[in-house]
Amino acid sequence: MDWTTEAIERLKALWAEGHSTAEIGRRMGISKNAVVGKAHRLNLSARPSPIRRDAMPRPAPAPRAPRPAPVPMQRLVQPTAIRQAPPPAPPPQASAAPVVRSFPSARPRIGARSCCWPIGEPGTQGFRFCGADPMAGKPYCTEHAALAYVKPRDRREDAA
DNA sequence: CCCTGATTCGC
DNA sequence: GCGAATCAGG
Repeated sequence: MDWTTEAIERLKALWAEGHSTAEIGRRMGISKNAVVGKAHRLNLSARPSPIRRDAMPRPAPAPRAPRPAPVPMQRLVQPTAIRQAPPPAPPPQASAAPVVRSFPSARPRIGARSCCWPIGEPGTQGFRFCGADPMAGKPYCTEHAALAYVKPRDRREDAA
């Protein structure tokens, strides 16, 4: 691109009209990179940028905890809080029961509420829910409720 | 995936 | 100085 005075003036004009860099580039037959590059060099860049590179040096590294296995609600539920707060919502699959449907023989009264502790890998063959009689007012049977409701201090180390 | 503008860096 | 490549947010 030969940045003649006219070209620069046209760039400034289009820029002032509020066109996007890509649009200006289209009108002038150049790339938007050329436009934004030149605009930046001309110090006429002052348009609302979608991003900001300066602020927030390192906010959240987004801790990727690879945990494909089903880990049912075994946190944040304090023994004293269980009374007041409703039990953790069961996995939506429990009520929808598309998976369990393929196990008619192993289905113990889905509609009538049963232990929804996942058994196996969700989405894979053989996955099912426990299905045993749940504890009163809880989505899990006694066995799995013991696993689900863990005191916070018992699991403090895997918090971070 | 599309859009946006900003920055980098080899030329 | 230039702008493609790349980045980064919507």
